[in-house]
Amino acid sequence: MNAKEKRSPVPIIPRSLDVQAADVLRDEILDGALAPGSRLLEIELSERLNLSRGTIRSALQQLIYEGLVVQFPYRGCTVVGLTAQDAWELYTLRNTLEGLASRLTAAAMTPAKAILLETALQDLIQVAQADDWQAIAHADFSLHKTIFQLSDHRRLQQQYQIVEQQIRLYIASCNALQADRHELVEQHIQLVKAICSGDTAIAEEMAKSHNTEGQLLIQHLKTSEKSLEKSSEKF
Amino acid sequence: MNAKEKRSPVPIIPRSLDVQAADVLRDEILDGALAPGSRLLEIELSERLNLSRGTIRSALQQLIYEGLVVQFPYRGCTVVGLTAQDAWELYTLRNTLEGLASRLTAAAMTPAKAILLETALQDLIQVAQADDWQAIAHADFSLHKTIFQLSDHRRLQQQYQIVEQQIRLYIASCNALQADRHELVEQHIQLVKAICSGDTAIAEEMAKSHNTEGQLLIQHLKTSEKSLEKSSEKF
DNA sequence: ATAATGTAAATTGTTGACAATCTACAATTT
DNA sequence: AAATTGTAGATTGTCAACAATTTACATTAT
Repeated sequence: MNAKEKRSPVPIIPRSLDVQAADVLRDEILDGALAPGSRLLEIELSERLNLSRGTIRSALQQLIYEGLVVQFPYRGCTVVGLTAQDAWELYTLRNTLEGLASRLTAAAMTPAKAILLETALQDLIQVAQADDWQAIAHADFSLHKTIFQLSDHRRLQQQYQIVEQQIRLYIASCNALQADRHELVEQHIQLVKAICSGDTAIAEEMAKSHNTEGQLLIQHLKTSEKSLEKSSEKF
Repeated sequence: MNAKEKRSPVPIIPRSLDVQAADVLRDEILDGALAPGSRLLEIELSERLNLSRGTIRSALQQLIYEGLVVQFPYRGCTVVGLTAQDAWELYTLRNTLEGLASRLTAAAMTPAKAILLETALQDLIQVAQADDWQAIAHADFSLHKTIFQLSDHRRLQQQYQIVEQQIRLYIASCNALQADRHELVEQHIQLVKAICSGDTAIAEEMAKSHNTEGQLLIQHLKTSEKSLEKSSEKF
């Protein structure tokens, strides 16, 4: 070992078991392997992952804070079932956060950042030529994530991460993927252009009014017809 | 017992011990009883609160997610020490979130909501006549919280709650309370007026550009002079 | 003396066992 | 028969002991 390198260049994963368990469960929830409403038995999970119940418990707590799991005292945990109201909350929140991220990124623009954005945009354009919605969604999320990363705002990134996960879960559970690919691509082109040009006001406005209108209209219809159901008594 | 009442009117506190422990520690952190940088020994806390280490551990995890405590693997937890960069993140995030909350509240205005806002505003005006900054800050936070509650957006409220706590911690640790009481009151009057009149665009803009300029200038000065220090190597 | 090495104490990470609570179903009462 | 009560099983909440890792300090080598 050379003493000159104070820390190993690759910081090695100090991920404790509970974090790893949370990662596994998170993936399973977002993959749909654990469907919304599924009961999450601590004993069952601990046997399946070969971990103690305490460790599983800690993992579940993380997912509760991420909004992917809901807990009822002495009754256990289930995968969250997102309603149309939840979808409305998620999209309004995301657009607002993305408005800030777009403004900040536009305000501190550099050529290097512009390249990253352009690359992500080209990926989306490329993928959007085919009809693979899974791939389109991936490229879409990837571009959005890039914008947030470039904003250099730790809390904003964290917050978006949580919102994005829930949106992905909602999309997966409702098959609610918007229709017009051309419109989608066009909006993203305009957004990236505004950000790269450093125009903070337009960039923010573009992000805030981003897409989602199509989705939102659908959601609102569902909301009005489902407004009578009680969700808290369900369990 | 009468069978007609399906649930007890007062839902009784189902607060488990770890949640209660988190509440106690949160209060102590925000009170300043546990100063930023303080080491949080699990054994010490478990003896002081008469709880097991596992329960304390769960409480600490909550506070980590709230951003009040930071954890280093196998090295323990400390109360977070917020930097000027953190303050910048908190204020930009808060203003953005409050912009959304103001817009939503303005968009769904009712006389009953207007009364709540006016009441909170009058409290602030009343308190601002004296020089008690503790009381002013309390009324200030109270008014902001009212706006978020009226927005009827669960995730937005949750998010604000976390941001507010960290701002309170920052203010307490830096004694960074702005100066001009008159300006403060005037801004809040205008904001409430815009919200109550249902003017969504102005309400949002008022909230986004809210105050904090004075604070931000101070913070930026600190940022530039402290930009050389490394904070992650500290521990 | 300085730097490297090795051990002991302290602290965190993990586990398995015990207590409290809920759910389902049978027994009892009106 | 319907509603209430009581008991058994399952599940979650809490605790105390064990294992892994870090830190501090003494020892040794250069």
